[in-house]
Amino acid sequence: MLRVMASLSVQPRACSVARTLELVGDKWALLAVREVFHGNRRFDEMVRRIGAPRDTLAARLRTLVGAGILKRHQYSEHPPRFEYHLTEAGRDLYPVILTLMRWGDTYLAGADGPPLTLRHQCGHPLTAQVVCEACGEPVTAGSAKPATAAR
Amino acid sequence: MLRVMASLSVQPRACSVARTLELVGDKWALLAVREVFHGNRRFDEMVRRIGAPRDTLAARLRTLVGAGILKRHQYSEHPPRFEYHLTEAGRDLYPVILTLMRWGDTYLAGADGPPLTLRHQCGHPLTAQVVCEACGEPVTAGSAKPATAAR
DNA sequence: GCGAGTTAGTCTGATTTCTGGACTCACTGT
DNA sequence: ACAGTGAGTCCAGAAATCAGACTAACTCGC
Repeated sequence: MLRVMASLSVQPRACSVARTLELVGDKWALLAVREVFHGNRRFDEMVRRIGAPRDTLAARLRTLVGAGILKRHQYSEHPPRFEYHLTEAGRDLYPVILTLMRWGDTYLAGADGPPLTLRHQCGHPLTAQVVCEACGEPVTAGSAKPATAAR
Repeated sequence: MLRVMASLSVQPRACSVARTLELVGDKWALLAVREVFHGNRRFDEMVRRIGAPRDTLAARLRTLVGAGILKRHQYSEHPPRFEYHLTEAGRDLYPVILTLMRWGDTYLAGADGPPLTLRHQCGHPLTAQVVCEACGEPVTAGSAKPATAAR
């Protein structure tokens, strides 16, 4: 009788990457966060700088606020007006933005170099590097492995 | 007559983050890359581990191959069969995956902790940290500013 | 006090994309 | 001979995206 199913097995991986992408795995979502890092906190300004459809951006901002990445703050009573600010969780997305930026700088920059350079407070132009917090060494594709494997 | 337009101005920012997201700013694309990092290079296995619709995954893999992030390699002649391997550009997405993973580990892990721990070759569990390549200091939201500002 | 501008959205209807499931085709293994 | 694997494609309905027009509540300059 029950010869149905049997294959399939292996449900999708529980994975922090997947969970995170569920929230910000979308061009407009991450660009909205980028804009707030750039100090543009208002809807219209974001629409202009990002180039997203107003509709879509409004939806994304709702998601981001719901996820606790941004908070919506009223700065004017009477014509009610709002700004979006980063929460701590939002600020912690900075590394994600920086690694994406570095990849684009490396592989997608045109002849005249990256469109934007950041300067770190140490005085040097910022090149974002991912290191192991414990030993300080850069992490490359082959230098990390699943711990304890399956279970 | 031409009272149309006038506002609008400010075209969307040229930005490495935006360009990169144009390629991988999609849940399934990045999860496909994650799977290849996990060593799963074949279509069916990816479908199972990612949980993506076969159609969508097929489309994403085409994009990724076209973008030079993956390459498609035939491992069987007769029933023609293919595997996806990372190019150098693909391997350089590892930092992006790691920062997304760290964010999810921090903000989305359930009671029993992150679903997957990596061990760095130094022996410690890996916690990915983004530092300034020049000075080695961690980069936080406020510690970097646009260089030379506008123009 | 009037028209123009600003701000934060919402509404609209026409695409476009996504989705799960069935299907194909060429094998292999039992 | 029959089930299974692997890499997709095909389908039709559901959902999301898009550009642009619209709204509503002001403020500003003249």
